[in-house]
Amino acid sequence: MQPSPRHPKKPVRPSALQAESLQQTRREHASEIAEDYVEAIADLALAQGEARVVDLARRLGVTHVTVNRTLARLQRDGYVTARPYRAIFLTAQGHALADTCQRRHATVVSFLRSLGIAEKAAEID
Amino acid sequence: MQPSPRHPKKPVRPSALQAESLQQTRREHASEIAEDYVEAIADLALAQGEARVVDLARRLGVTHVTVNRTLARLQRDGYVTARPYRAIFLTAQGHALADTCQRRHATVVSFLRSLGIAEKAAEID
DNA sequence: TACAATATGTAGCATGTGCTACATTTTGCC
DNA sequence: GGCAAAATGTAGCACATGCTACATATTGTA
Repeated sequence: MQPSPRHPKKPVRPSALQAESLQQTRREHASEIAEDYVEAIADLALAQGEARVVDLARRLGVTHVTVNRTLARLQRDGYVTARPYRAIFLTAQGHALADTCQRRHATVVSFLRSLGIAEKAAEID
Repeated sequence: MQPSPRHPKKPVRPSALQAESLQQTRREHASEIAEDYVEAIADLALAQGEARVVDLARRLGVTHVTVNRTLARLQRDGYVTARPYRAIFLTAQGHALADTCQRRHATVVSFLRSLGIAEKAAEID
């Protein structure tokens, strides 16, 4: 026997529930960055009529290369339309995702603000 | 000129603040999985004296292969000690991280519960 | 002891995200 | 028109996370 004896008869089953929620968390994280992009594109389109790669890079804090590749994925998945050297636009699907994000965002922000948390912190959260 | 004229004179600078918080969010995500592992190891050690690969895999909802490789990283980064075919233990650094996580966990959970949110939902959050 | 079940390890692949360096296109201005 | 700067694109690397398939070690029990 090694330093700590094992207890094979005690099934470690209660972890199953936790595993599920962790898996879900991971799934959500996977689409989180995509949501950031879509939301940023929507904001930029509203603010200046169109979204460009540099704007997104600045706003998201990554290089234009990363923006480029992620945009390729978003385009592949049907969230945006993009042509080389041209602005980026959301598809209907992209707009839908952006709306969902903004609504959730607004909900969280107003919830936190209602608790008296400083607006700046709320925005960040 | 293309469909939407550009506004090069309007600097899109206000995005800088947002970029920072997004970058921070990404940094936190990077260590989040490591924290999940450390926390799970601490829990398992408490519950059954030691943490094994299968336990972690079940609990985290991944295969034992993924556990294995992540453990290698945690070991590389000084959070755990592990020998082939033996149990996994936290280093002092690992314990410190686990404590931090659990404290934060507890804080969030009690905060949410104080707002009347169902305990189950709180636990998941 | 020997064997079967379980646990652990390794090889190799896919995807997502980030980067630097360099090439190409577009744009603003003379 | 032409040129320099800015924007965009591409190539190639690193790393983290996940997987399946297969190899090896350990353990409980006959």
